[in-house]
Amino acid sequence: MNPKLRDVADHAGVSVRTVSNVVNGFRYVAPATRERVQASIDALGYRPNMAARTLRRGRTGLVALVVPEIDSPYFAELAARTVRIAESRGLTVLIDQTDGDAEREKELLHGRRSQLVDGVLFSPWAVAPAELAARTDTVPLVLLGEHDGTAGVDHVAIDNVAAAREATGHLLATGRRRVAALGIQPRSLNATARQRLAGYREALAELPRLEVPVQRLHRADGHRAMLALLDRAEPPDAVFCFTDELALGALRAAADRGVSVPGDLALVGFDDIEDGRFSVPALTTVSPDKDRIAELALDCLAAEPGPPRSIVAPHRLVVRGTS
Amino acid sequence: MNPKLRDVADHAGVSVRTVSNVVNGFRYVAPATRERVQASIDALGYRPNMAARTLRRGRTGLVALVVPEIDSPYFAELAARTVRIAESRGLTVLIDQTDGDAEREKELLHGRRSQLVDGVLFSPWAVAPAELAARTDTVPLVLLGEHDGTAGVDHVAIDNVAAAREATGHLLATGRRRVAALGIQPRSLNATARQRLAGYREALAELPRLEVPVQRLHRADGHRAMLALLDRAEPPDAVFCFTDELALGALRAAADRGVSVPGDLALVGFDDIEDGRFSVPALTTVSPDKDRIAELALDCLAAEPGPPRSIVAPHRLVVRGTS
DNA sequence: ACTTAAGTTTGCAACGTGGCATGCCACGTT
DNA sequence: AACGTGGCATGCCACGTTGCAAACTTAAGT
Repeated sequence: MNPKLRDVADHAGVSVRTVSNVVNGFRYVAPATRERVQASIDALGYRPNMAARTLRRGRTGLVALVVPEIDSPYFAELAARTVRIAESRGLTVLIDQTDGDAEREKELLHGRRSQLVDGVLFSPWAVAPAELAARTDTVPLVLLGEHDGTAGVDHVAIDNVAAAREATGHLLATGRRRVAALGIQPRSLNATARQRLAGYREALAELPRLEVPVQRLHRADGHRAMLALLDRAEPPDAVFCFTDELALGALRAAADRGVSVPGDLALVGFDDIEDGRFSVPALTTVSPDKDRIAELALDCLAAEPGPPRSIVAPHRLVVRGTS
Repeated sequence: MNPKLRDVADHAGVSVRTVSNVVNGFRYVAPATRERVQASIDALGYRPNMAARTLRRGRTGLVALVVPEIDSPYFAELAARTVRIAESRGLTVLIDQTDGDAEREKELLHGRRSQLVDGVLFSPWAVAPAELAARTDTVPLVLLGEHDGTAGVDHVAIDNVAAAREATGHLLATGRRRVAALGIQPRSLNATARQRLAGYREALAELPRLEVPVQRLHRADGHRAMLALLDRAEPPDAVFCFTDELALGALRAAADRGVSVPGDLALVGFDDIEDGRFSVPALTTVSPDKDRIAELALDCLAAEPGPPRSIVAPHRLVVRGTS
């Protein structure tokens, strides 16, 4: 059995309460006492029991990060940053994967983790706004990424409409005229995809649109969709992809068909994942400030409850070799 | 305040103990009582308090996954699988990042999480074998990846020597003769890198070796090292990279220098990460069975304590476009 | 010398749950 | 009628910690 406060107290010849005071850095402990107690702690290898501490304090020090897939590079990079920043604030991150499944998202929204974590960072995919609004669980929640704004919930996101407009505008500025948008989510309530589509449309103005749906946002989807696009009678001369993964799949499709990038086809991605910096050619992309997103989201969790906040994180367009 | 057993008990007109029996599916509860209690649970939205339950039961249902970097694709993919499998077993995964820092690894080995988790899945990077052996913490530990075997600890890994031998052998079988190994860790105690080097040497037998050290195993390191290799008077005609990330960086370097892959240069990676399937050309690689690794590791945690187990997970060589 | 304040240590109680032992009841068996 | 059995419900207690308030000690101010 692990040593407990009682054991340390006996060993040091003080009360349990005093040991607790030492452990918690309470101000009024005589230096000599503190030293003696600390020696006993070290000697016995005492470690506070988290369960008892949590039960008593009412806080766990845990934060749940809910994402569709932790192995999707964007989420992996976001998770890495979240874990680091959380640690610097004394928090520990626990990962939940939804696989984009609405049921699972619902479960997590409605308190699957409620007694286990102090807060939830939620990256929604398929969940309906009504579910968000109907939430009864009281654990602080911050949405990552865009949502439709109808549910009164804190959220942190970049300006997806502006970013998509810039990305598309950049393609137009390089002289492209048949610019496709790749990444539409046909049956999904996914708000992020809708916002990026809106930005694309704004930038195109009167130019003809070409909006390509995909099932998911992986490389394989981008690959498949791009092959189909290149097989058309009049293929696009540029594609704005809603994620870097789609863009990398598309890039691969161009190579398969012998289409030169950026000569015959320009590509812009979204997310600025590490792979895009080393693809051939390197991927032009919208880079969301992931560190800032993680920071702002954790700030938001820590903040006093109040009216729902809507926080905009910075982003920038990074022009590389595919455009 | 969240409702507790007491509140449900009052609402249903039974004792606290009976509610507890219902929650835990105890056998001897009259169907009518069970139904009534369940109704109260639903009505009040009762959720068991994890802290209290943990304190009483002595188990948390949490498992720590300790990796150098969660945003390194191999670890992200491993984490995704671990989280899924853990969930199917009623466990929740909590992520710790060490950034390959020996101090941090040491901390985690010596009980930083001891009172918080039921077990630790540890992917060591820089920690000394002596630290493993000197561990006093009693939380079950399973090492992921190779170690030197001197510390009596459970571990799950593929046969890195054999895998490296196969990879190098494959390059030789395609007629390459100047085969470099990329990924040596100069000052590190990293056992995995040493095993892969051993396999490389075995395969080469009497052929001349070319062993290239790198600081870390990222794309940028592979890129830099490959550029240097290509600048040599007599560059290699094949490179066995210790990770796919290194290989992808090398691939990019080849493109930068106008070297044809696989014509002038063959590449083999290690890990079978998603990006490698969509690079141009697609990456030949050693594919460890990540699902199996995660399963075996969790099995190992759940198993009765006993003599240290050394479990070998399957792998296979996947030949694609770079060789 | 007397009061006040600041520093230091302590005991008690409670956080919400589940293990244990026990009690109660109805029913069937000896 | 006494007994045993199995189904069901309950009260008490402990898990290890910290908040609270009180007690005691020493130093400083009047």
